[in-house]
Amino acid sequence: MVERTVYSTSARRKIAELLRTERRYLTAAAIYRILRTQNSRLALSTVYRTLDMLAANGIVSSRADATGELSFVYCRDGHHHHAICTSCGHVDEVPCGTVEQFRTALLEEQAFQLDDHAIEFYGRCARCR
Amino acid sequence: MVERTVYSTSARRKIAELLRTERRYLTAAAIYRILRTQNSRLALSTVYRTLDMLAANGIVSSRADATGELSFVYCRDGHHHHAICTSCGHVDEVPCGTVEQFRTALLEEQAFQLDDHAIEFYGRCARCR
DNA sequence: CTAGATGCAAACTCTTTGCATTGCC
DNA sequence: GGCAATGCAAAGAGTTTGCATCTAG
Repeated sequence: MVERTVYSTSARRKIAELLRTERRYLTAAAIYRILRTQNSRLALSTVYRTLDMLAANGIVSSRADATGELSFVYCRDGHHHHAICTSCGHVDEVPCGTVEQFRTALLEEQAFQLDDHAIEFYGRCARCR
Repeated sequence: MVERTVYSTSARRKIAELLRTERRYLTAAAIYRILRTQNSRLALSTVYRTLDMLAANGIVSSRADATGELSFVYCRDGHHHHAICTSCGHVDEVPCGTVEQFRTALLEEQAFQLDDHAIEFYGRCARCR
């Protein structure tokens, strides 16, 4: 089971718990700053190593912001997208149904009012098909 | 006019021309590596400063990859999304019509076969509305 | 000639790594 | 006790900045 290895130490449990509670994107530095108040000997490298491990186990997902700094958010397994609140940063998971249903589903199922979106498509262009 | 100030020097023209020709995401280091063969005194800082300036003028758009490294792509003005070829890296601009039409439009209008996509929604969550 | 752009080198920020020590089962 | 995780410090990678010099208009 994932639980055995992943949450084996106190530092790992604290970091995972923080992300599970916050439900918004946090940088390694932010996590370090918050948890350091409880454990003044926590090392930033432990935060990074734990985040890498959590990401490898599909427990958090990471993204780079416009400046390239990485952030991490708690995240269930499986393919889905993120609805990020521009006001509080809260991240809702959006199940990936058909593209057509996105906007409606967001509003009706999650009461999330879509203002803007960033989309990247991956596939084969005309020349490469 | 933008042209006067933006393309005033040889370095700026070379960098803009490269991006306009390539139509795929290039890092500052990649641009530097390519253009250095023509001008061995080009500085990496000039590449960065030019890219910042082109981005500020809406001539290129930038994104950070999974590791946080920044890349830049030539990009017309106006709201649109990117279709990135997983084979050659070519970037098609996708006009932002209704969400519902994306997949069909991609295939029919640009012969781009959609395999995967990354979407981020921005707006107000239920608590913040 | 003058303002702005460039080259170069140093500084910064974020992230990763090496290694001795500590903590968990 | 033994293996894995941690703390600390140092090294890397990518990006930015300061400043003297050069360039375009």
